[in-house]
Amino acid sequence: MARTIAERADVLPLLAEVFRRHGFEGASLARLCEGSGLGKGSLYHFFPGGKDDMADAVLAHIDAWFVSHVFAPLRERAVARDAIDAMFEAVAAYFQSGQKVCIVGVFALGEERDRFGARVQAYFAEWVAALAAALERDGKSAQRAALLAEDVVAGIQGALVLARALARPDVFGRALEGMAARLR
Amino acid sequence: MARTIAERADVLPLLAEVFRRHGFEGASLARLCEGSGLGKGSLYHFFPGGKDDMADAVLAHIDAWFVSHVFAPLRERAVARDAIDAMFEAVAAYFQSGQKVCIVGVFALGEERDRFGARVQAYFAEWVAALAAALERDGKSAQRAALLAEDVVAGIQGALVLARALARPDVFGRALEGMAARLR
DNA sequence: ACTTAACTGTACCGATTGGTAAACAGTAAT
DNA sequence: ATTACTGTTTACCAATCGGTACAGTTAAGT
Repeated sequence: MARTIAERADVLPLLAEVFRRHGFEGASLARLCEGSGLGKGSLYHFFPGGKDDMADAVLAHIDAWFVSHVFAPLRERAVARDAIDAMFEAVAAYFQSGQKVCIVGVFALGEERDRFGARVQAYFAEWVAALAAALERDGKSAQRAALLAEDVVAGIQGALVLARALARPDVFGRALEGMAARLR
Repeated sequence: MARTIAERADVLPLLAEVFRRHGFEGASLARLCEGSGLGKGSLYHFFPGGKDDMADAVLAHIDAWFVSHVFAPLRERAVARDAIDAMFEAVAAYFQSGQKVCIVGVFALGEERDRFGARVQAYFAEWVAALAAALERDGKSAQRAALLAEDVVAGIQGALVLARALARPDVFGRALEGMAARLR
């Protein structure tokens, strides 16, 4: 029998794509197998906990990406202004200018929030907190920074929903520009 | 056997609740039966097209509510300012101050967009257009009104996502206030 | 009282669901 | 050459999926 030398980390982006497109309930094992190119056996070899395990690993993987590419820079970069601009760029790239939807957002809306609620909550709470910290370093008052941060994180999620609903990805880019302007 | 004198219209809100909580894929017939209190037979009597038929009817029902309570007032009410304020109030009431999520938004994110894409798109396009019209009547330029309308409709959806993700419904109310202020 | 049509419960269908078990193949260290 | 470990395939499981068929029940019209 063939050996494809697959690693857990290699499979995660493929699984993520299936969860993003179909949500948790809609992501059947059949689709997950098809999307990852792996059989059920292999999938359960990597993720003994089944679907829940896969979804959890995908969420953790996404969270890790955002931590290193968005949250940490927001907190640590010397010039807060640059970190914020970089955030918008990273977000635009990650969501492919509004063509791809946020898995964490999808999970937040569904009832799977019960199973993954902690992960979902941590992701968004961390994002808001990191952005608020950057805004404070940029001169805003603590209160105003917190409000603006909530406003922008929500705005990004909403822009993804609207862009996808209208099938007009450009809506997303325009919304990002508006929000960036609001922070100046 | 009992006759519960159920009417199609009576069942729609109950079905809507199931779709809202579980999404389209997660809303199994068993759950729809349980949520509506009807057996499969009755459900298929009212909705011969099955799940698709139910979801379509639910979306149409929601759209009709928004047309009469939100979109039409935005377009027709004499004082545009009042219509906009009324919109925020109606939205806050409809989504129970952020405790309930937008079914149309949920459908927009899932792959069921293929089946219900037209309905979803019409709903959001109508909302944006109606709000933009009100903003124009309120003195904004056509271009600025269109931008602001997109911004607010997206903002509402995003606020629902964030409020639910953080399990902090108050985030929704605060976001609504912020948007209302931005329109003044 | 009798018919008619609207409604409802139950049993059933094939297909698919998430998940398990075991046989098997390749690699690497002993 | 043996062993042990990591992947992979395949077959299989009970439960549930969406959907159908139909006999039974009931309210309304006459």
